[in-house]
Amino acid sequence: MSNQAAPQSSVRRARRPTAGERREAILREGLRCFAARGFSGTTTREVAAGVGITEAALYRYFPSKEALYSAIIESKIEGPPLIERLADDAVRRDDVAVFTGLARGMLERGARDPEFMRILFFTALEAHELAAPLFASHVGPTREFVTGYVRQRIADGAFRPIDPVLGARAFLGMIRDHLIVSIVHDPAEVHRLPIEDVVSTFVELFLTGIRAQDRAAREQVRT
Amino acid sequence: MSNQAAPQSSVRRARRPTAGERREAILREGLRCFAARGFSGTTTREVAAGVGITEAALYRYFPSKEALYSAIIESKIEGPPLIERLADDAVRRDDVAVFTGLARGMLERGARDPEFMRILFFTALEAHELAAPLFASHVGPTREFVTGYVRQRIADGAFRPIDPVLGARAFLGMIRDHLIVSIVHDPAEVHRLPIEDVVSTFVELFLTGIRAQDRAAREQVRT
DNA sequence: GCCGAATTAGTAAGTATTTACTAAATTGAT
DNA sequence: ATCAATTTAGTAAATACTTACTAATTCGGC
Repeated sequence: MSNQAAPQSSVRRARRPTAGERREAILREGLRCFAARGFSGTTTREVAAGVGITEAALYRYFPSKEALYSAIIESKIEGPPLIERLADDAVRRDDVAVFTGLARGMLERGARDPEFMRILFFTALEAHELAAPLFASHVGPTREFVTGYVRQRIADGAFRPIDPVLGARAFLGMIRDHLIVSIVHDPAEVHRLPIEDVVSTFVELFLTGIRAQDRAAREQVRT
Repeated sequence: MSNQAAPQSSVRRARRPTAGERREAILREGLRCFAARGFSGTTTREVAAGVGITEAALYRYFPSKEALYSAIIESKIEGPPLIERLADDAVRRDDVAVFTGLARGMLERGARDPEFMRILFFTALEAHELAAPLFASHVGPTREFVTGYVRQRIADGAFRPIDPVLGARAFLGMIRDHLIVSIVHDPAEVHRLPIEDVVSTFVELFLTGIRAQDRAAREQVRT
C-alpha cells in the first residue's frame, strides 16, 4: 500500500499526483481510518502515513483534523436516489416492489460501502455536529418515506391501523439490524445468506404481518 | 462534587467515603464518560474530576484506564435472567408471552440503563477486546434463544419455514432499532410511545407475519 | 522547443499541549 | 502516633498543528 517514495536515484521518477488526486487519496484513507477507529481513535499521523505523505502535507489540504472529518462526512451526504426510484412503485401501491426495492437498496449499499455504515454509527455515538445533516440526508428521508407509505396504505385499508412510525421502524429495523450484525460485528456472516433471500424473507414477513386480514387470522394471533 | 452519604456514627464531620464507595463512584462516573464519548474519547482526568478526586487517587483504585474500562464492562456482564424467565413460556409454546416478555425486557432495560446500550455500541465499534465477552453475555444468548424458539415453532408447524436466523433477526431488529433511535439519536422520542404499545405492536406484527396461515392469506401477500 | 521565474507540493524538525501514569509529600480518621 | 487515602507535582510519550525550508511543476517570454 505504500506509495512511491523512491524518487532519488531512479532514472524514471514517478509522476507526482495532482492536487485533486492527492485530496481524494487523503479522503479515502481518512474514511478508512475514521470508519475503523472513530474520530478520537484516529490520529492525523496515521492518516498521513496511510496516504504516504507527511502530516504537514496533509495539513496543506485540510486545515484541521475536524475539517478532514467533516469533508469525509460531507462527501457521503447525498440526495435520496433510492427513494426516488421507489416513488413510482409507491403511487402504484405496489407493496412488494416498494419494500423489496427498499430492502435491496439498503442491503446493497451496506455490502458495497461498509465503511459508510461504520462512520454513520461513529458520528452518531460521538455526537459529531455533522451527524444531524448526515442522518437528514440518508436515514431521515428513508424513514419518512416508509412512514408516509405505511400511513397511506392504512388509509387505503390495505394495512392494519398501527402506528405508522412503528410500522416503518419494524421494517427498517429488520434491515438495519442485519446490516449492523454483518458490518459491525461479524463481517463474514454477510456472505452466508444471499441478499435476495434476506430481502424476500423480510418483505414477506413484514407484509404478511402488517396487511389487513380477515378476523379469523387476526384472532389467531392473540392465541 | 461533595460526597456525603448517610453519616453513620460521627455527626460533625463529613465522612470520607469508604474504599468500596469510592470504587463504586468511579465506576459510575466512568460509565457516564465512556458511554458518552467512548474509550479513546474519554480521559482519565475527566473521570477523576467527575468523581471529585485527582487522577492519582483514581489510579489507586484501578491500575490503568484499560482496567477501569474493563471493570465497567465486566460489571455489566451478567447471566441471562431475561431468557430464563421466558423458558417456561417457551416450553408451553406461548408465543405471545415469549415475544412480549422479550420485547418488554429489552425495551425496559434500554429505558433503565441507556448508558449500557451506548457502551455496547462503542465497544463493538471500537473493537475493544472485551466486546466479545460482553456480547456473549447479552446479545448472543438472546439471539440464540430466539433463533432456537423460532426453529422449534417451525418444526411444530406453527411458524412458516423461513431461515430461523432471519426470523430471530427480524424480531430483534425491530426492538433493537427502536432502542437505537431512542437512545443514540433521539432520547426524547423514547417517551413519546408507551413501551406497552410498542411491545404489542411489534409482537402482533411479527407473529402475524411469521405464523403459518391458510393458503389464501399467504397468496394475498404475493400480490 | 527552451529556460528561468513563479507557483505549488512536499519534507524535516520542530512547538505547545494533552495524555496516561507515578513518586513523594500531606492530610485526616482513629 | 499511625497509616491508609489523597494530593501535589511531576514524567515520558503522544498528539494536533506549525515553521522553515526544498523539490517538483507550471508558465510566459523568447
